[in-house]
Amino acid sequence: MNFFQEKAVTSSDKTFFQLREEIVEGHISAGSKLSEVELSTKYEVSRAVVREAINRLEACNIVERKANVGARVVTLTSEGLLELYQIREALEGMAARLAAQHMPDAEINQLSSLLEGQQDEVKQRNVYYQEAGDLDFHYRIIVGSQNQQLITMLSNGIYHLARMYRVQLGMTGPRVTTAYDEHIHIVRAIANRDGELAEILMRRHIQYSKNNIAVKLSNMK
Amino acid sequence: MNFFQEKAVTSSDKTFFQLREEIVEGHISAGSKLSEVELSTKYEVSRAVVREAINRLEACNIVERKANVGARVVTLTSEGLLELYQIREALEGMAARLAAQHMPDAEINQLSSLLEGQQDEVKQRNVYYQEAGDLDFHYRIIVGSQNQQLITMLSNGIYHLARMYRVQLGMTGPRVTTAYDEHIHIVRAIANRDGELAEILMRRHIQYSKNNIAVKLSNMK
DNA sequence: AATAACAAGATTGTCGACAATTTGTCTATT
DNA sequence: AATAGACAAATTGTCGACAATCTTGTTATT
Repeated sequence: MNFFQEKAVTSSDKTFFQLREEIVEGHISAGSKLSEVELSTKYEVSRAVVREAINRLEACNIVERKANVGARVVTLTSEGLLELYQIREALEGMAARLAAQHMPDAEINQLSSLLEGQQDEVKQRNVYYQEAGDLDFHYRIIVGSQNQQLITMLSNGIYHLARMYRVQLGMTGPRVTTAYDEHIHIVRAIANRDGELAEILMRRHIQYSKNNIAVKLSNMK
Repeated sequence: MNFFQEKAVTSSDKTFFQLREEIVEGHISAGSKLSEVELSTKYEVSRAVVREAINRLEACNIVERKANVGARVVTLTSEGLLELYQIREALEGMAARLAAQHMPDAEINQLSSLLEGQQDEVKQRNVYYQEAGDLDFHYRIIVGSQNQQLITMLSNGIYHLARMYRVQLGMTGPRVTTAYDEHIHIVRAIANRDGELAEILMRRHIQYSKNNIAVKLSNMK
């Protein structure tokens, strides 16, 4: 589940993780107000640690804060989704390019065998895009870029917001085997050390995902 | 100077801005430790506001913090510079593409005339890449993308770190008229609503900048 | 009736003090 | 002499209280 292992050393960390999960999973609804005192009693910590947690969520673009007024969970809009996926396209495209340049052969082989292992499930039971598998794939490529700032940006910030959209729009939908094939092609480009192609394919792949979600979103209105 | 007008409403804001400026401009040296008590006496505020300011700086990748140990200003390395410019290339390239799609004609015209106004200085006195002009150019395109998350990311986070590198490596160097010509071509692509080309040109432009700085950096060692 | 000024309540911002953790030094043991 | 352990100093983490600001509802004035 937690690919990028985050260990909560301080109390603020724990509160931050809990709060983030509740928001992303939809237990705290989008657009709702975050009262510092309310949360501090709920989690049994002081207001100071709640404030710090909220500040960190703000840095992730998961909550918005106004001075002297308070913090609200962001609202999910089709514009926001579009914006987010434009950023993902740019950054993960670059990650794929860099992975083609820097990813060690060993890691590429692991990634290949990971996909091969998924092949059976996909072809027989049509259960790809099972969050976990998709996530694992993307995360390994991001790490493969060996760009620490890029890794941090994507895993700390963008990833959770993207998941929030998927979870709250009920993305268990179709997009089954096609995504799998796209993954295959991307890995092949990386294995061939073709950064140019890897970037192009990754960007296409993310565009398709976006379109898939955007359809769902427009259906809900 | 401040394109994206940031007004400090709260005391934390002010401390954050001051601290960020001192770090970026090199008055607080890279790699140095940030003591909360020391800073709180220096700026005459409580530790709480200093903590909040430091947290924000951490979100900008300008300081690094370890739990129960403290915060340090990041150290400037050639790897860090490389990573930063890879990110800029991806994000600003996307910004240029989006600007070609969404930027209003009026803004494009303003941008064109801005460059025309700079032409004299450039051709006659060789003083382009005068920080301000370059900055204004990039910022207008970022805003032209009309992607709010992208705008926030670049202006709040990445921009200041990039400036920190430039300032502390003494980037007043050459790269005079070439950058100007690159700007011209990018605007032309945007005016033609050619997002594909605008992105390519912007990415090249940023690659050149990176190379220019990387040379300086390797000379200093 | 509409608007403006005001007051009460609630929420966020700031502060100083205490608790927990780390770091460095000194001592004791092998 | 080197290592381990314990102690002391300093720094960060957490807390509750107070101050400043915003919001809401009421009253007064036109």
